[in-house]
Amino acid sequence: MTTRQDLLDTLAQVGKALGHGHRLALLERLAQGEAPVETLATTADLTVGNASAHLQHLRRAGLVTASRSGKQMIYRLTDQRVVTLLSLMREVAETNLAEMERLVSRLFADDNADGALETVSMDELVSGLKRGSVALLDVRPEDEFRAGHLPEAMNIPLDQLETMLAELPRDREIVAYCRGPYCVLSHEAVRKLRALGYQVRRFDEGFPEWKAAGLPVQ
Amino acid sequence: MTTRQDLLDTLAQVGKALGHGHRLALLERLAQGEAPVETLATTADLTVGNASAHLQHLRRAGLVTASRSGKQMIYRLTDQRVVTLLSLMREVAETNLAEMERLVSRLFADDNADGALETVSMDELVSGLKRGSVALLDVRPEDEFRAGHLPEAMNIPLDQLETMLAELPRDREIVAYCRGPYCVLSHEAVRKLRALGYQVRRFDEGFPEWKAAGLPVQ
DNA sequence: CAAACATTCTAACAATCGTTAGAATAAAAT
DNA sequence: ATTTTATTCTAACGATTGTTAGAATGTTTG
Repeated sequence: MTTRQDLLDTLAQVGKALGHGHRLALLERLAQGEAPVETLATTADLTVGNASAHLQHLRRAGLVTASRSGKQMIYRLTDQRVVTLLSLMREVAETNLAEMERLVSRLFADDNADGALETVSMDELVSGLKRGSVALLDVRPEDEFRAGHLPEAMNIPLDQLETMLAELPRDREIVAYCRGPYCVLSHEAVRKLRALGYQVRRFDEGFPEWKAAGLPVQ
Repeated sequence: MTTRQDLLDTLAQVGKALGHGHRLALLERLAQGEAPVETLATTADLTVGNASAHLQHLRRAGLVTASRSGKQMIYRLTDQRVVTLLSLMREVAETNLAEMERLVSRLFADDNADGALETVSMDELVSGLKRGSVALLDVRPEDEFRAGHLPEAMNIPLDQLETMLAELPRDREIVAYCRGPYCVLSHEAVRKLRALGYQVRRFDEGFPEWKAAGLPVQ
């Protein structure tokens, strides 16, 4: 007779899995594409052992799966819907938690100075690309770019930006994007490029949201 | 410099709030409509003190709000999106957790015997209502019905079903619904009515999902 | 088959969370 | 004013979770 509560308890495992900052960091990286444990540990700034433990947790909750490739274990999201789940959590948190707003504005504090915070929405980006009026700049690390990116985007990881300026167009607007709304890479890129006189704005979401929306990826 | 992780930690509060069966039970009840603490405690089968503690937790995570009415505190969801969040968690859990399937089929074990498990989807229900070919039966308790229900539904709480059979049509198919996919009330109702020869099926979701889909409610 | 490498497992400990019973608060009814 | 009713707060305790360091496992490479 207690089956209903068992069901809710099992469902709660999914919530529990989403209930720790380190696991959200791991999921954010996995939303860019599959990766081995060590990569995940480094991007989430965890020891390998700890990352592994959190990944087991995510696995038990059905959010990720793993398969062996040589001596590495490659983890990936089980489901595109996990990305949607994260976006939805973000939306709910942003509209209902004051703390959230405070932190977001602090994270992007630098931008407020020079208007770099002006962003491009997904709809706007889609139509800009259709018209051919924008050049897409992916500033994520190369391995994430290789695992999937927006169509016709060029990849210049943030730390190589200065040395690869020649690649960038001067005659079209540039739109920079990265891992998602809380990723600072594209912010940094926009700030630097603006200072150099480029016409550039930031996509207000990231690669995972683009893909989860069913838009084409390469 | 640790602001990004602070942000993820704050976001994780939402996950954490969704990470306990008792809180999911409270949210499921709140998805039917606002309610005072005692009602919430009884439907979730908790002591009032415990329910109150969980509600504080949900409040801090921005999922519910409360306002005083006389000596009662009335709780409600902050956001329709919380219902969507729950549905999405359910979908992800159902497709990726074997345990989930096992529990769902056990919860509805009785149905497998007599084919009562045949359900009506939301689309099917919408078109059935448009054609006027189905009668809607809401088997939730009266207070939940009063707080909102599907258009033109009649309310017969499950425990009064036998005494109110006269209300039910014999010439049209009946569709019974209740709180959601894991609510057993409509299952029970279908089983009883089938035994009495009524033509009746179960809506495979519930009132909250109908409302969250933006369909009209009364 | 031994060594190197990537990951998981184990045990331990601290930190957090859930529950309970009872005290405290706040509004309404007498 | 006092009592009643509804809820929250407090303190305590046990249960669960997160982290670490190091041992164990499994795979590839020499």
